[in-house]
Amino acid sequence: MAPQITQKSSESLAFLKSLNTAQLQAVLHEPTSPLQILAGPGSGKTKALTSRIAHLILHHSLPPSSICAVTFTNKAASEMRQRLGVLIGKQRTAEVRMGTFHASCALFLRKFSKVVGIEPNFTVCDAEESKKIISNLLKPHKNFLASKDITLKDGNVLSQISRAKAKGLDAKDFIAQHKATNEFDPQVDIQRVIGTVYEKYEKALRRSNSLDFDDLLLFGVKLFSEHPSATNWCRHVLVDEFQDTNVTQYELLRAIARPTKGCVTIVGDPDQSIYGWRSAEVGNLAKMRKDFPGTTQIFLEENYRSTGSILKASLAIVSQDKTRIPKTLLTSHPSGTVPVLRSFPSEQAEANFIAVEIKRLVAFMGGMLRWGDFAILLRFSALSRAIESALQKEAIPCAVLGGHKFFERQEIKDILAYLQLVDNPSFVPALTRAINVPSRSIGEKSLEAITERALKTKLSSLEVIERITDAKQPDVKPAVKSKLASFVKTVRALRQLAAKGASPPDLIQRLLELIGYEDHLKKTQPEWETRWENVQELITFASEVEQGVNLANVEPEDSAPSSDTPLRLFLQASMLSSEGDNQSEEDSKEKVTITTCHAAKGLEWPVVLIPAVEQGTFPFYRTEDFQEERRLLYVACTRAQSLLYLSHVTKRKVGGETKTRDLSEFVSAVTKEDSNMFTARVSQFAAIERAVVAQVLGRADAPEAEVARRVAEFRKTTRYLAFDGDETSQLDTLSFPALSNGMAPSFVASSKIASGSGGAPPQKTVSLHPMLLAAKAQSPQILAPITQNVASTSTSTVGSSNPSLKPAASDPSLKPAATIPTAVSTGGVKRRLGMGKGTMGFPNKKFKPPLL
DNA sequence: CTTTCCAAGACGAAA
DNA sequence: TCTTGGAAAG
Repeated sequence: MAPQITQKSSESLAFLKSLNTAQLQAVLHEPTSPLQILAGPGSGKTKALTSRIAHLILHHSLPPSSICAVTFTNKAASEMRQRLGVLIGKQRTAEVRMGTFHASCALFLRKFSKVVGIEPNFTVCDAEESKKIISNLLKPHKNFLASKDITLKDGNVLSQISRAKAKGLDAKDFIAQHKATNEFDPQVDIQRVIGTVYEKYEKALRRSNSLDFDDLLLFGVKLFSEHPSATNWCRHVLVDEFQDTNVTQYELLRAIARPTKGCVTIVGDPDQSIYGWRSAEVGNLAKMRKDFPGTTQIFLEENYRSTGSILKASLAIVSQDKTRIPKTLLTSHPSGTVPVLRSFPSEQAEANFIAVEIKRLVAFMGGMLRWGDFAILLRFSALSRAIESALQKEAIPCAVLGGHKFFERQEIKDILAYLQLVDNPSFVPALTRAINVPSRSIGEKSLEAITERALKTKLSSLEVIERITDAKQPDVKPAVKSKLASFVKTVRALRQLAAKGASPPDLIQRLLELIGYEDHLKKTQPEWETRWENVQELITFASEVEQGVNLANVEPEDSAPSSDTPLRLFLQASMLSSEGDNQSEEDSKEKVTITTCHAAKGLEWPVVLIPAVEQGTFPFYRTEDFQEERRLLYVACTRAQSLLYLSHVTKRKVGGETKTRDLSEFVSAVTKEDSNMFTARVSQFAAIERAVVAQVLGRADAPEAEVARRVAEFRKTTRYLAFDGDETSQLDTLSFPALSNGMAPSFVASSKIASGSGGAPPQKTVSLHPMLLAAKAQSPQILAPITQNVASTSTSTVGSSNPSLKPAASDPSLKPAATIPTAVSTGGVKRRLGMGKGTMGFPNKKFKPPLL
């Protein structure tokens, strides 16, 4: 493969010009010396990574196929692929070995399966199937555990086994590690049971010719370390989100990187490590520096994503962690609108606020923002209920990511089970599922009898079934032969088709006919229409995989013939992809995103709203790592580009009973120190503020007339009091036309204001002219830093060490409205900008903010 | 032996 | 809201 790389490098390296100093340094860093890029949120790490790859190829003449880039999600991989394509072209990009840890391992394991003692047609066993296996293995221990008064859930056992695997401990290691020290400790019994189950679980997987997610990595390590020639192609390894790697993944990196002799580049940010619960080891950063002598660290500290005030608040949250290594982030943007923090009496009130506020923002931004610009980030998906219905009530389209994932839906798994069985007859979980779809009246007992026979005859369960229906073997106790005729017929028909090379979409179509799946859904599922649509969606997915540039490119040196059939590729893609990966782009632009904070990592939105920022939820009450919860909130906050909203409720229904809730200590600790970090007051978005939003997003500001039109429309159509009876919400106050008409001060009657700490006195009466309120609560923080930026450098520091923002913050006249006595001087505001008259206390329209 | 139906209980984050 | 488990019906 002669790389035709020697071209006008001056032209192809033009992309270097768009990098900042630190990024450039990272890109140009000597390829042979190990590199850690420590990149804060929004600091252009993907840009640095892709540029480095491009530079390795264009300048250092590395063949694209000698570069291995690993990410955690398919989404991250495809984004990287897309951006690299811009730099070096689609052709060469396709040759770069890019993918998730799991997919990359699977790729090689298919080729070298025999080396590690598995068959090339192994099936990836997902968590749900693993859980079922474990649940079965746990049954014999039920009585014993019950006698000791211990309840052991299958999920718990699975996660403990998974943790062991993530650390590279096999069943023997696990048992040895939990050798009894105290015979009377119930923990000993538990660990002993888990140890046995672990052993049996492994055996079950091997018998099923199957690897679970952890196995993909473990067998990958095994392959690469025992068969180093499998990595001969490798000249450089790059790892994204390194702070979330576990021990096994780190070993994998080391194994793959062996032939490169230290040509390793990783990108990470300890502040964004949020996967400790699935065994991520931040310590891998230090470990790498030890294992790869001479590792250089480069820090990307300039944030291009968020406004100054969002960054400032986010940093204030994360830096409460005293064990954290202090770091700063610089913003290239103006301070912008102060993040909003609000309190509500109920989930419904909170959800309503979010819905109406989204509508209001769309109106006040004159159409500059669309539904797709909003994200609601949740601590866990169950919180979406109230929010979804509130959005629905306001006719706001939304897409809930996470929650029940596409490939975990039963209708999808039904179909996949048949296909898995066709590809891998030994895969028991698929058999168990498919055998009763549609119902063939095969129960637990019958299956048990079949399994028993299979074990005795050393055949797979499926073979036993086939032999019974062929009358080559006697029937089992609960007669099964007649019941399974149609099942065997179906599997055989598909097997034949697949052998002839039928495409996955065709196979699915045929399967649906053979088992009459549509009718089956109609009969058994109340929501059969949606489910049937999902099946169609699966066919679409299958055809996409089929055409999809087969990224699994040829293996030039290692002549192992690829055993990948189209069916196998499709099945693997199904098991290793997640929901977000295949949802269409246009679709998501028109919908508000609702997702978990975890799933939001690596993404950004113009407006981010985070509800339920409460004790018990955030930090989650059962968390094992308190600081990780804090970092999670930091990650969530730093997804926001222009506007950030945090909210919490004082009462939440948990399992039937209503419990009182306090504001999250992560936030109350911040507001206690600096009450201006957040405001309870939603912004009116005068021209200058809108301009900042436009600037940060790199969009054209909306025409004033359009804004006016939409705002008027919004006021006409939205009933503010949908909120909450007595609480004349501040939103109402600010949005009412009365405000701009200069209504009497008494208009602002009483408002509950969620500033300060969570347990603050809930109500204060404010009697202040709304105009002053609006101006005071907003402009200083918005405007002061802008003038500051102009005066000083083009970049303002937002770290806690930064004194430049302090004066504004400590200005007594700038305290939140609720705590201010009646008489207030507006001098501070006027001095800075000169207020236009009659424009709500904001500068007149002609004023152009000094943008950077 | 299997299926169906109904009440009670739960509810963390993911490849 | 969805899952789970037990009891009765098929």
